[in-house]
Amino acid sequence: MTAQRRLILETLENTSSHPTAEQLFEVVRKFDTKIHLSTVYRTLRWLEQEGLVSARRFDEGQRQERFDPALPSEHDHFVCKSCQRVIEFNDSQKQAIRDQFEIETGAAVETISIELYGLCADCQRENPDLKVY
Amino acid sequence: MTAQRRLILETLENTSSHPTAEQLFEVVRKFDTKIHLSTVYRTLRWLEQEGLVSARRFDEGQRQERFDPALPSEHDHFVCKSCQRVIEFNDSQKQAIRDQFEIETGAAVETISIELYGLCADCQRENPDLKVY
DNA sequence: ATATTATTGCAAATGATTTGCAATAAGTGA
DNA sequence: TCACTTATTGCAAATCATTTGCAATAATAT
Repeated sequence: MTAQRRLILETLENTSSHPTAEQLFEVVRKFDTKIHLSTVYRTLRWLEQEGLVSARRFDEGQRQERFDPALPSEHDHFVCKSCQRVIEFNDSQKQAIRDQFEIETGAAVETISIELYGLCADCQRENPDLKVY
Repeated sequence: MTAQRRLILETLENTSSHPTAEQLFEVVRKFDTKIHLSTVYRTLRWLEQEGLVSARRFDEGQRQERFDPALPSEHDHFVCKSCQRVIEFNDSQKQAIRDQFEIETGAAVETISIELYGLCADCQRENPDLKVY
């Protein structure tokens, strides 16, 4: 465990925004000016393998992956189309959705992901006539 | 509307697998040996803008986008982790999920996407001890 | 402390997708 | 139908996100 890895993990843990590798890099380089983007990527992949970080791509027109300290259990995401903020939540009907699909199709479902897209309360307030679609 | 565009759209409509641009290209080039991958991409983006095609990226470790003729209404996807097949379905609780989230957070939800990952019935049958996770 | 191993910084490679541009094909009006 | 204007194509090169090879450096074990 090196200084760089510690810095990256700690920074990610103190960030609630599901940053991209590049956004995370911009933050950590303030504390370690020599650090390289590839170290950020490498560390994120390593943390991902260790199960400490999860990576996902949302349907928001950005193509970069976004990283987040892995929560112990599966959870769902809301992505604000204006500020790109991510709100995590936990929908209670996931088990029912899975069961129903398995019964109807015979598939074995292993993971289930629910993503909502829209405008968060703050963005609606700041800009009342903003419409994203 | 050119021959290439017609060919690409028709091929996509006759494909149920949510192909990547490259997979689609491999099919259409059998009918038009001169066609170029960039034409496929350009046509897909144009069809997307026209609302005839939708593009999405699933969390399956592939980074290519997958394209599909846009259905009239929002629907959900199951992705088989073994054969990559996509099964579309329509979950009836989406409205409830949306309502509950909006009430809890004040956000305005515009779209909702449910993705399931696992093994389809065929892949389970063909390879009974396959485990993806 | 020294040897062994792992990790870094950097540059260059890769893979997916996009773009500029000259050549070609479509659509348009006389 | 023919010349003309505009849109689309094929190709090559550019771009963007991410990964990789490698020599230099730092961590760990002996």
